[in-house]
Amino acid sequence: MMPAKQSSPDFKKSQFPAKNHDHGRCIDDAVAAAEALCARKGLRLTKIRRRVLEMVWQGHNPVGAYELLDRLRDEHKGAAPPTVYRALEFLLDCGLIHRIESLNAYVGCGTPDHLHSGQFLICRHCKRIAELSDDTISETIRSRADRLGFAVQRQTIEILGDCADCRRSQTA
Amino acid sequence: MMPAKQSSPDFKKSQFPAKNHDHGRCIDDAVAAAEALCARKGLRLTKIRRRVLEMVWQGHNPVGAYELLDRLRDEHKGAAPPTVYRALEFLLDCGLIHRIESLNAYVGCGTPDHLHSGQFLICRHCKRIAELSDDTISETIRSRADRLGFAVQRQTIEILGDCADCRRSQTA
DNA sequence: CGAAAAACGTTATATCATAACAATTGGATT
DNA sequence: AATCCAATTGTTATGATATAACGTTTTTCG
Repeated sequence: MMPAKQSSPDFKKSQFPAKNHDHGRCIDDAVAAAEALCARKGLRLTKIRRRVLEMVWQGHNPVGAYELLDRLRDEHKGAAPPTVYRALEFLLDCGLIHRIESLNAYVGCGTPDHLHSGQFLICRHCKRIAELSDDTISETIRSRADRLGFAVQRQTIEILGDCADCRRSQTA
Repeated sequence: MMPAKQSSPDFKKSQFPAKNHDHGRCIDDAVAAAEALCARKGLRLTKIRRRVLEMVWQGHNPVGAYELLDRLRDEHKGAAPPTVYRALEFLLDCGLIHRIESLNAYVGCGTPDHLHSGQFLICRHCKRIAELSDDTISETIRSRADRLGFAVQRQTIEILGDCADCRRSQTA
């Protein structure tokens, strides 16, 4: 067996990315998934939108709109706040990215195939984000709300803390 | 028995306030709890801080910092953004209010006796907020995070949807 | 093609929040 | 009471995030 760089699907589903995973592949996969999704739904992944998506995927950290704008300006003269906010809105509506409310920032969605409000673990130290998809959590919330007659429309779940890697480095 | 205006403790714990509850009492209770807490901890609930707390408790809706500022200015000439943000920071640190990240707004805490990150149901229509305190939810999240070696520091849980009252009015 | 819709450009402004430093106040200690 | 220190508040400026409004260009599709 190859020891190989990690790009197994499960890290996207439930864990922080391994330190040395093949990140170029993350970006490529995300763009490919976006293209497929847009093709399927008849949506237009324009040059700007694709570029913003790629920039969001530059890392597994959440990125602010104005940081994206700065990067976009390097290659796209006329970029202004609406340029990036429109792209973000499109990507959010498609489910290709998520907005992290507690950080006013955006992060790529690894599983854009079905619309969902994400559940996020956010490391205070390295700032990386892991997206969970735990039905137990969302169902518990839904049933608890149900009992109060409350119809859930969207769940915002953002958990701040210390990831395993950072905890190890700290004690060391 | 008196039919009496509702101010039983359980509505604060887990439900939206009844339409005709004695809201003056909510404010009074919140201020009394704040005074007790500050006295116990040797913190100073100054005039400004108390006033901001009262203003947050004017309703069960989240309130923005600049709306508080506007109201504060009516009676406090020199009020400026730092005035209100400092008061909010103090109240947040004490656990007397919560910040709703998805709305950039603030809401009173009905159970400030122990520090906690709240769980909120937010009605899209009437904008009222109910605070849950469901240990099942927070423990499920904590154990799921644990399994990934992630140490939870703070949970942000904000559920958007339609409350029972508004659902009834809509169908009618 | 030509009309309508979608996307984008451009300028201005709204909204939320903090930095930095000076002035004042509250409360403990002498 | 006078003094001192720390906490609070005043004041001005600015940073950070986001949207409104309207005109122009591009794309789509009959």
